[in-house]
Amino acid sequence: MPQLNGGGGDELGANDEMISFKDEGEQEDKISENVSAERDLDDVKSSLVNESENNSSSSDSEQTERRPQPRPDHESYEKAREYFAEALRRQQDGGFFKSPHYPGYPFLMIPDLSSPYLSNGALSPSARTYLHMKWPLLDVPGTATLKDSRSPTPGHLSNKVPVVQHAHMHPLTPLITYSNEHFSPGTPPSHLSPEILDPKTGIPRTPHPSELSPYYPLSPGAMGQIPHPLGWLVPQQGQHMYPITGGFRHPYPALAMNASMSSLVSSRFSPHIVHHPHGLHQTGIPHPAIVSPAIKQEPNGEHSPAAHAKSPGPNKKEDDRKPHIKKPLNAFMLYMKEMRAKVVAECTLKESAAINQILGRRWHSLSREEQAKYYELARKERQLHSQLYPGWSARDNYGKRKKRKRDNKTDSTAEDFSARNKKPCVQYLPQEKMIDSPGSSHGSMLDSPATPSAALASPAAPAPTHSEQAQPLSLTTKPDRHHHYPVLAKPPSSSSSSSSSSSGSQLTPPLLSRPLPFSSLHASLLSPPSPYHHSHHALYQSQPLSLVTKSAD
DNA sequence: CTCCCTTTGAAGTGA
DNA sequence: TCACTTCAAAGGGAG
Repeated sequence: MPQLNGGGGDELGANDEMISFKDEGEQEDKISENVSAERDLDDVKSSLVNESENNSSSSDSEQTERRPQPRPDHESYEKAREYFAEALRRQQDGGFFKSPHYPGYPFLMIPDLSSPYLSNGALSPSARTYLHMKWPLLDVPGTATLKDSRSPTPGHLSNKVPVVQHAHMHPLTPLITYSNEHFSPGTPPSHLSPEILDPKTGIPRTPHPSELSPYYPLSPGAMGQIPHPLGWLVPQQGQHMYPITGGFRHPYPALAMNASMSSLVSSRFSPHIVHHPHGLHQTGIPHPAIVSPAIKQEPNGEHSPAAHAKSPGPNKKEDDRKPHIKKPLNAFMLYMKEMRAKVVAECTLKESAAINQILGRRWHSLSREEQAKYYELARKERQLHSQLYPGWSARDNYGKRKKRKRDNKTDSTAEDFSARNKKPCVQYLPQEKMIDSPGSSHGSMLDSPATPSAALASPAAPAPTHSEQAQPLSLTTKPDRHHHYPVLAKPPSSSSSSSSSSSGSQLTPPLLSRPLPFSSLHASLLSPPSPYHHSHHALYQSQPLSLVTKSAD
């Protein structure tokens, strides 16, 4: 088990500075509309990376970053914000599993950050400030009462809030191994950035509480009563509250939380909200992955009658009783979840099919370690899922969606889709294709790391093959599964295969800004913003590819 | 109102 | 073992 009390007191203290400072700069945040969200995220990432690289030497820059002087100028604020992001990341990425799918689930603990509570049990100023910042409507008590084991800790109020390590571990906790080794401190997932893009404006902003909600929407059974993404964490009888971290923000402000925030605050301790036939794990903890077919909930909140009618007729009654446990998201789904809003914000396209194409290409353009993070997340998602639902099988969900005719899919869908898509962003898609690799084979070459930690242990860019440099993209061709690595149960101890194939970076040109001019499509849309991105731009620029037109070859 | 589209990956099915 | 299918998210579009 990871230690629960890693020395993080200084960080919390720094957080205090940061939080109060950020609080002050929150106003500025609203007027800094010129700051591209993409660049913003990149800046945060870069700063984190730089700090990571200088981790051992504890450079001056690190010192200054660790002790930002709150000055009322924008530059300082930006600096402080970066530090804040880092501090947040360190909390959330501290070696424990922070499931984006199950944020706040009892497994999640903060290892390396001191408790948001003071020694007297009261909420620390930083935690309170942060809670206020994130949840303006929330009345955050500063008393020790919250630390009562049967009362929700402040952590459950937000999945990004510093969380207390709880003495009472969930019984399932030991079942999952958490290790820092999987994640390099210097490679913070971009989704851990404290900011979020407004999908409409593209302006970075502080995520609304609803956007901090789990990937899995709240149990629909609880949805009507619990207007809180973490409502399922409400302690059960005889159970202790579990700390929350979660690191993923919800990319979409879809969940209707605004109006119900206050009711949440007032009702979060109410016993009634814990009695839900659906969404309750066997431990008694309602889980967002459990979605009742009766109220199959959409992230945007629309559900009920329509979704109900969606249920297949024959077993309708039975399905009503049996909650629908969704599949855990795979790595790419996690990536999409995180990046979709970003892409949507940068592009006028709204159609998910087109967005997904972009995301798919960006996914392939991600470096190995970038992808490895998502593979690792996905692996833990599955692990957690299996722990939560031991008897569940993907087979259970078979047939709950109408079967598709995939026969025609490979033949015409792409062209049909391109024919339909005449929206502005599509114009750039062909260009994008020129800089990207053929997705179908690339994925396999990237070797969805069976052992993502291996890839992380030895960060390296996937070696592009000749084929992917030369072959036109087939949007519908599945990757060569022979090259896929099965997800292993046990993570590798050290770098192995990934490092051997990591020489791909030698084949790739240095990361350059996009040479091709695009007027309206953000460059980041075409390439991942990651500093680790080993783009093959130069290799692809000559490829006359079209994203929306399936290659006839 | 329902399904399709589109992406990747995991997992199930059937030969 | 292999190929194929289904589902996970998302939301506009089509029927």
